[in-house]
Amino acid sequence: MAIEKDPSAGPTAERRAPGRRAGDHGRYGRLSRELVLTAALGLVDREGLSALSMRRTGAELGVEAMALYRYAAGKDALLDGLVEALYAELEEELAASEESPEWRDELHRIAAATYRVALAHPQVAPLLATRMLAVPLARRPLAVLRDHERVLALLNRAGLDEEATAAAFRAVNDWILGCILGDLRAMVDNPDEPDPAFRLGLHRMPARELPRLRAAAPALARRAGPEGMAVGLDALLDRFAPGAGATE
Amino acid sequence: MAIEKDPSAGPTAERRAPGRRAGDHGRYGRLSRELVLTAALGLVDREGLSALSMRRTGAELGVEAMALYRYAAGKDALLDGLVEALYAELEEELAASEESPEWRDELHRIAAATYRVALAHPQVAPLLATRMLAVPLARRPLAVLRDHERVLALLNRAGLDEEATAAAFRAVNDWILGCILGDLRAMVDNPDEPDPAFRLGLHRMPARELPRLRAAAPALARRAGPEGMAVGLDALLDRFAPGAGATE
DNA sequence: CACCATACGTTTACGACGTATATGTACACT
DNA sequence: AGTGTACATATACGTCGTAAACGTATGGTG
Repeated sequence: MAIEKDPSAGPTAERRAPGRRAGDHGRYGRLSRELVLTAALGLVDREGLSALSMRRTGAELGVEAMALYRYAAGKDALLDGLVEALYAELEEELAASEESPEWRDELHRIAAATYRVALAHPQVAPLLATRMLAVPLARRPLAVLRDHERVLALLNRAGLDEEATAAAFRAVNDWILGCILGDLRAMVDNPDEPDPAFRLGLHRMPARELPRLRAAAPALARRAGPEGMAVGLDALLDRFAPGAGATE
Repeated sequence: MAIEKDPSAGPTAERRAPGRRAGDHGRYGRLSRELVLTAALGLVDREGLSALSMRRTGAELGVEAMALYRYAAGKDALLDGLVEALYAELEEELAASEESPEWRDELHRIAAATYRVALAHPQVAPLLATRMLAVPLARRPLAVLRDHERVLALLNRAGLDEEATAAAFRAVNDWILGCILGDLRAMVDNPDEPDPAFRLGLHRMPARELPRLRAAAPALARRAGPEGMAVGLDALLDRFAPGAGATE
C-alpha cells in the first residue's frame, strides 16, 4: 500500500523483522501504520464511514482502541489516513499503466485513474471532499502532494504561465472531484437494484410540480462515467490551457 | 415540568417574553421545523459541523434534545435539514435578482447564486457533497428538487434531447459542486491570515521534491471565484450543449 | 550476565453523544 | 368539567473519543 510514516509517531526506532513472537496480538502480528490504515479502510469499505470508530478498528486488529494512537494521532488523523490510502492506491494504479509523453493524454490518464480508485471505494470517496477542507495544503499526505506536483508539472509542460497554471490546476481538480461525487450520487440508495430509476427512489416523485425531473430521472440515474469526465476535461483544458494542443 | 423549571438556569432564566403563554420553551417561542433548522444552521456557522449535536441544538433553543425529534427524525435528518436550509436560501437569492430570458444567462445566474450561498456557509457546504450521497434523489428536500427542475427546464429550452440534457445537467452540477469545494479548500487553515500563501501552511513544504507545488502554492491559494466558475461553465456548456448559443 | 531505557499495548476513567422509552403537561375540543 | 392529543421532559443505555497511568517485552549497554 506504500503508506508514509506518520511524522507524529514519535522517534521511530528501527522496526523489527516481521517474525511473530509471544505477546503478539491478533492474526496480523505487530501493529504498523499500514496495518492500521488497511484495517480501517477494509472496515469502511465493508460497513461504511459511520461504522468506523477507534474501538472497532482496534477490534479488527485484535487490539484495544488506544493502541491505535501510536499510529494515528486521533480519529481525524485516521480519516486523513484513509485519504492517504486512496492516494497510495492511485500511485499504484498510475504505475500499472504506461506513461504518455503527451501532457494532455497524461492528464487524462491521471484523471481516469483517480476516478477508478475513488469509485472503487465509494464509502471513502466523500473524504476526498471533506478532509481536504480540514487539512491545509502543506499538511496533506505526501501522496496527495505528489499528485498535485505531477499535475502541475504537466500543465507547466503545456507552456502555461504561473497564473494560467493555477487556474487550469483548479479547473482540473474541481472537475475530477465533481465528477466523482456526481457519479457516486447516481449510485446511492440500493446499489444492487438493477433498474437505475428505482435506485433513486423514483416512485413517489411528485410528477405534477416536477415534470422535467420526473421525465429525466432515468437518464440522470446513469453515471457520466470516465467518458463523460474525459469530455468535460477536454472542454475545460481547451478553455484554460488555450493553444496547447487543443482538441478539435 | 415546563412551568417550574429551575429558575436559576442560565439562558432560560429570562427567556420568557411578555405576551408568551406559560409553557413556551425558549426565547424563540414554540418550536417549529424552521426554528430548529435555523438554530442548527447558526450553531454550525459559528462553531463548525463537529459542534452540532442534538443536545447543543436543543440548548440553543432552550429545549431538551429529545424535543427536536418531532421536527427532525434524527441527527442525519437534521443534517439533511441544513442542506434544505441552504437551498431555501438559494431560492431567496434567486428571487432577489432578475430572471433572464436567455437560458444560458439564467444558468449562470443560478450557478453564481449557488456559489454565493455555499461560500456564505463554509461549514455547511461540505454537506452538499456528503448528504447528497446518503439521500436518494426522490427523497431530497423539495427545494433541492425544484432547483434540479429549474436547471433541467433551462437545458430543455436549449433544445437538447433527453440524453444530452442529462449529460449537460450532470456536467453543470458536478462543475458547480467541484468549484465550491475547491474554493472552500483555498480558505482552510486560518481564514483570518491575510497572506494566502501562509494560510495554507506553506512553510514546511519540502521544496526539494515538490518544486512546482512550492512555486505554485501562492497562486493556488487564490480562489477561482465566481469568475473562474463562469468560464468553466461556458466551456462545459459549449461542449455539452453544442450549437445552442455557444460563446465565441 | 544484569540492568535499564524505550517502544508498545492495556486498563481505567470521564464526559459527550444518539436515541428508545416512559412520563408529564397544556391546549382545543366537546 | 373532562378528555384526547400535541408537545416537551426525564431517565436510561450503549457507544464514542481520548487523557492518564500502568504494565511488559525488547534490544542495547555495562
